[in-house]
Amino acid sequence: MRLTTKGRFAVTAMLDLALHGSQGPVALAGISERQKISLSYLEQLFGKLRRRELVESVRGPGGGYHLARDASLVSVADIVRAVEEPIDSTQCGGRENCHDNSRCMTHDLWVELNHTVYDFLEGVKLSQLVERQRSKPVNLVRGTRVRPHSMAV
Amino acid sequence: MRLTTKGRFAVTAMLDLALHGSQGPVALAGISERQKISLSYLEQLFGKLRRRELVESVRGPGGGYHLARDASLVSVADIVRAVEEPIDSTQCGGRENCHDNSRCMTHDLWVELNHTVYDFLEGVKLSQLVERQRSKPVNLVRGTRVRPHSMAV
DNA sequence: GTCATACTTGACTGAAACACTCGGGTTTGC
DNA sequence: GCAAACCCGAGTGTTTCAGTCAAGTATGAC
Repeated sequence: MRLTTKGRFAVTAMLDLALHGSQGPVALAGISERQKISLSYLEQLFGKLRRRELVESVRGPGGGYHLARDASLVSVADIVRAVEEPIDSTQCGGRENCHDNSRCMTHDLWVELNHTVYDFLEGVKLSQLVERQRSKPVNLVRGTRVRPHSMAV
Repeated sequence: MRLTTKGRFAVTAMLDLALHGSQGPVALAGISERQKISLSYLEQLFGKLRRRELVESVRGPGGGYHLARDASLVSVADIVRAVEEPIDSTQCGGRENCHDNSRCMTHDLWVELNHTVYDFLEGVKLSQLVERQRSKPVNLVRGTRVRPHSMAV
């Protein structure tokens, strides 16, 4: 399973949605501002999330998105899978490497790794992230390791 | 930890090395032929493996590579780390998303995922792969699920 | 009914990474 | 001194990423 900023943004956005969804639909503009994610990019992501039925949309003024089901029923794996391209992580079969015995050997290894990652992400529910987030005392500064170049832009 | 074909090729090549290393150094040309990996590409990979001291080289005719230590002391994580670029998988700090509380929240999640993957790969030793490989009855055909398009090329 | 809000869609793009290749080296056994 | 092998760095086509842009459509408020 591939993991890029797309997946990370999606999880962050979904978490924002879960945190602010108590009073009706949440507009993307708000998420964009709070999480500093480009609005256009969010639109792209939420298009996929909607098609995967993780969120539902309300159009028109006052509209926005809300979770399609309870946060306890949405795993991080669900979110990542919704927005990332489904990649055959083994790639056995797509190339002319992987032969005879050797083929199956490393193949099995990558399949197992895939399961490991998948199980981990499947086990983390959106509701848990919400809990963790809410229980945090405002903003204990642990982001001290931010590098110079990242501050510049 | 990123995982591309580079990492997969490296593991396959190291396994080939472990399997054929009993009678002196193994030439890349042999690995290239057996595993169908381009020789030039192998040279690139083995340059990194050598710099990370996972293999040692013997130059001149009859030369090649051999493992720098026992296969039981080399994990898949070692190999992957040697050839893949070390990526900050959280990417918190490299972007202007991830703020205040939200920042730490997803940040922790990705750090945990990283550990999960790392622990798994660290737990698999090259010697185990060799064992698995040797215990296989020649080539029990389990590659039946190869898709049409992959046969073409 | 018009207007602003907000979702919806698809095409487009610059930059980076990937997966190699190429052309030259150097070392060393024979 | 030849050829087998390692060594190394630059170059390159393709794909993906990350994000933008421009055009929609639906709908609540007035």
